[in-house]
Amino acid sequence: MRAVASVLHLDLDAFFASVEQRDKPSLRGKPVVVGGVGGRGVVATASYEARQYGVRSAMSTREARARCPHAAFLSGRFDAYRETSTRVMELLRSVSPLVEPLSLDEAFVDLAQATLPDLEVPTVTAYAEELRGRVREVTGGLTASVGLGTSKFIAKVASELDKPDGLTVVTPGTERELLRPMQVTVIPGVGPATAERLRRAGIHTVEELERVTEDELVRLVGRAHGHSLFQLARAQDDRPVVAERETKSVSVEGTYDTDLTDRKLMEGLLTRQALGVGERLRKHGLSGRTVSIKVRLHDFTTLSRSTTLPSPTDSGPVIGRHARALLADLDTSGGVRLLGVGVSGLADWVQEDLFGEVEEGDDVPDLPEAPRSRGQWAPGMDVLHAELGAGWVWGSGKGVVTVRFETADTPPGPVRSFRADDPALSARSLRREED
DNA sequence: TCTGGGGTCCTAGGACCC
DNA sequence: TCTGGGGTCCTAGGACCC
Repeated sequence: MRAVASVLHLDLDAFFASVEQRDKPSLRGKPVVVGGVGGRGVVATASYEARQYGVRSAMSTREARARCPHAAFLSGRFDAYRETSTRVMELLRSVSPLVEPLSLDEAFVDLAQATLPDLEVPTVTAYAEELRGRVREVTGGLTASVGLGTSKFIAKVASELDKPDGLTVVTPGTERELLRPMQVTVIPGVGPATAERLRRAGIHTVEELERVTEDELVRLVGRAHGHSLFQLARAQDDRPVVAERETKSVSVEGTYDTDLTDRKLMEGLLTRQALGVGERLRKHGLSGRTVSIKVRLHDFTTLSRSTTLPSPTDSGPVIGRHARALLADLDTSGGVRLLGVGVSGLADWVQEDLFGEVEEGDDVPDLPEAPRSRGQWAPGMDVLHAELGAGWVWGSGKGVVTVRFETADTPPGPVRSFRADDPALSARSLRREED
């Protein structure tokens, strides 16, 4: 926690719905609901007009329709949202290099990295007010709520206090008295499950939470969570504003209007999702070793299965093959409402395509070193990677390629070496070997 | 006919290594 | 005859966030 209120949190008001109202004048002043419009959709954003009827984010679209039948229900135009968001983030980055986007419509800005004469309350207040005006300009009239405080936690709480189109600065030193009367759910990380546990322990407000020892909190909600709860209850928050965050996983999932029972259809859907995951991995120059599937059954129980490959992949067909194999082990006879595929354990080097690189007579291309993972690599081999159909190529020194087939279905085969110009070393012949 | 999609982080147990 | 301890990796599930 800082001595000055130099952390800014900005939140675009009812963002998706506001973009729709901006672009379609006929929607202005009217209830607008953006979200899933199918039978199992939920509300992503409701305009303030729709909120008057009790429509809320995460509510099922069915219920939203019941509460506000005359609202405009829209499935959303994410390209437009992304474009508007980019303009806002660029504006923020022109203010301070330290901008941490939390989503399309929210970001932290570290004003300690901005060029301000000082960080006293009157100065940052005037600056934030000016910034809100500039947001309105670059977005074509969208409003933002802004909070300023001595930490991320306080800035975020502050931005909630005067919504929409408001600005709140929490004066340094007044944080704890601000928090004390609030419900524990104001603390990030306290959702329904944690709130219920605390409630059963007689803890409803931050003030009550403050009186609980750290050991007791750890007993109630676990080590990491208990520790952070203890700190945040006292407004102790030293989390820095972080501009760049590495992607940890990439996934695609879908909920279907009617439960799926046909395995062939499920496999086809998983395959299509896997191709989407591969495409996005390649677009971002990523590849990953762990392929996961997610299956939500008719009764909403959610299963996940994963497998870790010896080497990273960004190939849709490979991801799809592993995804289908993972599905094969699950009983889906009762029907499936959601299927998903993801890849995690991401490496930030770009997967080379050995098929595309190695032609007859070509030298083995220099490939980047794979991330080492102890115990994964055959001893004595130079480490590399390159995915090959259903198996893997392990490369060694220049001019020689070492191949070992190892798939989800078969135990590791023998290690075999080929000269780089060996005609056997073509995509097709290697595929035959695999068979 | 309740309950999205894309993420992050944590926990807990077992395998395995030293 | 009794039975380490720490560290890392992997898997499955759950809570949470926007």
